[in-house]
Amino acid sequence: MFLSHEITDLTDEQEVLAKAQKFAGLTLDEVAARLNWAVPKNLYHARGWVGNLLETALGAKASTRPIPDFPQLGIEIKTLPLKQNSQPKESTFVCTLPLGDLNTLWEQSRVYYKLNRVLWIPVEAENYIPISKRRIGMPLLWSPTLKQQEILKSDWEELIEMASLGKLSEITSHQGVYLQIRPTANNRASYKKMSEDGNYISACYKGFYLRCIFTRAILSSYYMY
DNA sequence: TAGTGATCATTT
DNA sequence: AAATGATCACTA
Repeated sequence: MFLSHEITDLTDEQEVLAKAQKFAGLTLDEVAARLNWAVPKNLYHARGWVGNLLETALGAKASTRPIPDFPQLGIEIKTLPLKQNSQPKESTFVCTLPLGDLNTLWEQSRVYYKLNRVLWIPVEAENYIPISKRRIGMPLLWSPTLKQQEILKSDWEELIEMASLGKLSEITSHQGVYLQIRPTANNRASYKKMSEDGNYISACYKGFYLRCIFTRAILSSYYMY
């Protein structure tokens, strides 16, 4: 398969992948034990716990900055919750919609930057499986194919155009083939935003998400090999 | 039951 | 306040 990214630091990248591969087959409590982490009974008050656990276990720096988990390598780590049939259970959060200037090129966008290189780590996520006993799957180091990039780009351009025209409130999650814009955390808070007519309007925080059909395709394309 | 809209915790 | 890590829960 042709990957559109440039290979710059394959050695270190392969080291991260190799490290992640060693977690495949382990349960979450086995990884948590190595870090001396307690396993929560449920994820209601611990959303993001699985992602933080695996990032930490892989040696990524915990950060809330809008940059990849491994800044030097440009690798983003994403856990992928799986249903019993091994298909993605949830859409995947990518990044927030910038609050300021939206007049950027696709190649300069947060979405492009985030998805350029992703280490996907599938994890069992059916509710009947206790958190501690959920198993980690084989990781996949991925970059979008040219075809995938084309669709992501057109989704992004359509959504960004609406947002930049002051039509943020008209954007719905139904738009976008692979990429959608949805409300995100901090939704009780609002901020002031300049609308098309030059007046300030109140708006809620939004974020870009990848639809399950897309992450499902990523998984299946790798299982072919 | 898939998908949308709502929500939780933490860090800087 | 706004970014990270996402999952919850209702409804069509």
